[in-house]
Parts: sequence; C-alpha cells; structure tokens
Amino acid sequence: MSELSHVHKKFILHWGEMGTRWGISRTVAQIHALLYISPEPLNAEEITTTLSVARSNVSISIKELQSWGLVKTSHVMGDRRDHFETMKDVWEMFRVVMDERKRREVDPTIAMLEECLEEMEKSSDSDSHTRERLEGLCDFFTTAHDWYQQTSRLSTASYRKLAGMGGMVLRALKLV
Amino acid sequence: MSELSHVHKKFILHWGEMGTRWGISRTVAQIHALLYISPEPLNAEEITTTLSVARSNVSISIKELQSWGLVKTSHVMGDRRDHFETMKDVWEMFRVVMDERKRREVDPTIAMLEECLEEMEKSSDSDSHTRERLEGLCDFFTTAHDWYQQTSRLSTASYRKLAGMGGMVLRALKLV
DNA sequence: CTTTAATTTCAGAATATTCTGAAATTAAAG
DNA sequence: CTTTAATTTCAGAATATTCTGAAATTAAAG
Repeated sequence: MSELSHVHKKFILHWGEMGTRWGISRTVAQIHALLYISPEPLNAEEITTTLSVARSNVSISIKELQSWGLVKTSHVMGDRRDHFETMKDVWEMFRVVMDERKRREVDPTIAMLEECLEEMEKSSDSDSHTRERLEGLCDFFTTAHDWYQQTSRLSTASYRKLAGMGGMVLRALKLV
Repeated sequence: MSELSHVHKKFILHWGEMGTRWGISRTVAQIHALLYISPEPLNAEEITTTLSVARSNVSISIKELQSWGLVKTSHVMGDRRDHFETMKDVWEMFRVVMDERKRREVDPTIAMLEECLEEMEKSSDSDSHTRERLEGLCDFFTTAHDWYQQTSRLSTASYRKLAGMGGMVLRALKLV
C-alpha cells in the first residue's frame, strides 16, 4: 500500500469529500477509505506518509474512527507498533455507522422531544399547534427507531434478500 | 410566533445543533425548526427578530432551504413581502431530505465507483483486492438505491403500515 | 535503570465556515 | 418617473474546525 494508484487516490479523495458533507473531517474519512482498500492492516507511520498528513493528525483521527467502532487494532509478530484495519463488509460497516448515529443523535432528539411534551403537559400549556408538531416528530422518530431495532440485527445476507424482494413485499402487503 | 416559549427555544436550539452534526449550518436548521412549529407562514423580518440573526443571513439560509425543497413561499393579501412555510408532514419532510442527499451524495458516489471500476478494467489492472473492495461498495450503494426507489414514493400511511408490520414481514420472509 | 521507538497531548497556525452590516439592486406604490 | 420598502450581494469580521510540529509521555528493548 506504499504507492497509491490513480484509482486509489480518486477513491480516497472522493470519500474524504463525502465525509465533510456528513460532519466528518476529511482526514478521518480518508484514513477510513485507505484502510478499507488496504489488503493488510497499516501502522500509523504508513498512513502518515501515504496520505501526507501530520503524524498527530493520524493519531487523533484513528481515535475518532475507533470511537465509531470502525477501526480495530491488530498486531504483527515482532513489531511493537499498532496496526489498524477496518471491516470489509460494507453492510456491516453501515450498520455500525447507523447504530452510532442513532445513539448520538436520534436518541437525544427523542429524549428532547419527550421532555418538551412533558413540560407542556405539566404547565398545562394550551398551545395545541406546537404540541401537535412536536408529537408528529416524536412519533416519526420512535417509529423509525422501532423499525430499525427490528431490522438492524439482520445478517448481510438477509438484507440482500429483503432488498431483492422489495417490490414483491410491497405488493403482497397491498401498499402499492 | 413573535414570542418564543421556553419549549420553542429548547426545540429550535436542539434542532440547530443537530443540523451542525449533519453538515447543515446552525441558522439554516434553526429557521427550519422555527417554520416547522410556526402556525402560520413567517416573513424574513419576523425570522430575523425571533432568532436574532442578521437579515442577510436569513436571506441566504432561506435560499438554502429552498434548494433542499423544504421551504415554500406564500403570500398574504395586501402584503408585498414573501412569507415562508415548511411542510408539516414529517414523513414527507424526511423523504425530501433523503431524495436530495441521494441526488447530491449517493448518485455521485455510485458514478465515481463505476468510473474507478471501468478504469481498472480498461488498464487491465491486476489489483483484484482493490476491485473487490470497490465492487462491494458499489454493490451496496446500488442495492440501497434500488430499494429506496421502490419504497420512496409510498404514502405516509403506507410507511406507517410497513413499519408497524416490520416484525411480521421479516418472519414471513424467514429472515428471522 | 537507560536508551530508544512509538504515541499522545496540546498550543497555536492554517483553513474553512458562518455571519454581519453596508451598499447595491429589485420591485411595488404612488 | 420618484419614492420607499424589501431583498440580495458581498467584503470582510467573527467563529469554528482542522491540522501541524514540538514537547511530553508511555512503554518496549536491552
């Protein structure tokens, strides 16, 4: 992985840009892309030289990826440096990201909405319009949350199966 | 809507913070939150004073929300100012956001991956590991894309029905 | 314990983003 | 056409984020 091909560069740069659109720093996304296409785990030094970023930046970014559960440490015999690798199963990868975003953003939002509704209840707030709006959002998030709970533990194979049967399922349920 | 209650503020501030986690500026998300809970369309001046931001910031942020298809203009008899409102159906709202993110991020990513694979094909690149990784991603995105195409046009009512039947559907398909 | 390799921390530089306020433009009213 | 209200543009200020490089820390090797 010491030399990046044109395709490697194209992929890593694109992934980095996409990261910035979703609130993830460029370097974090680039390191993830690099580890994803690397045939073997890489140590920090290799990442530093391959991506031309500061060593400390790699250190912090790896920590960030680990906090998302996307990068694991592995070791090479006779080498004391940590080596890093990411999962290769894309479905699993997105499940991990979804889980974490749910935990960091959806759950707190549901909690906030419930608090708001409770406060309105307690103070006998007569603003029924606001209550309806907040209930609409709360309802959406909790339904999405429930659906996610039911499907998120499916195997990659089951997902593919479900996706492949999409149209059929919808017709069977008389939704189309 | 001239006076924000404690609950209004709590909701708008939270929504603003969530926006920043998803690559949307605070003001844009706050304006969206404000319009969402407002019983009637608001003009730019009202938004400016309610949120305490610069008039020009409101102008630019509204343009941004319009580009996402989240805000529409309406008019009040005898008032030449534009008034703005957002959809109240949360399911519809998220569908609109998903559509737009697909168009802006997923479609270009699929295109990039296909270009990469084509380039490798043409130059008879023997790097089978990289090809497998890129194919894995491409496969994931196109499958997700197809599934989304099939379900995104469902009505809000159908979504709820599907979500409610989640467990049953999975059992019927022998996925659980 | 000493030496050396590896990693982490962190202050501040570099950069990117967001926001403001003045000026310019647009367009309705008279 | 003139006046006035409303909106938009845009340069640069304010702020937030990302990144670097030096110093400090950790920990393995000898």
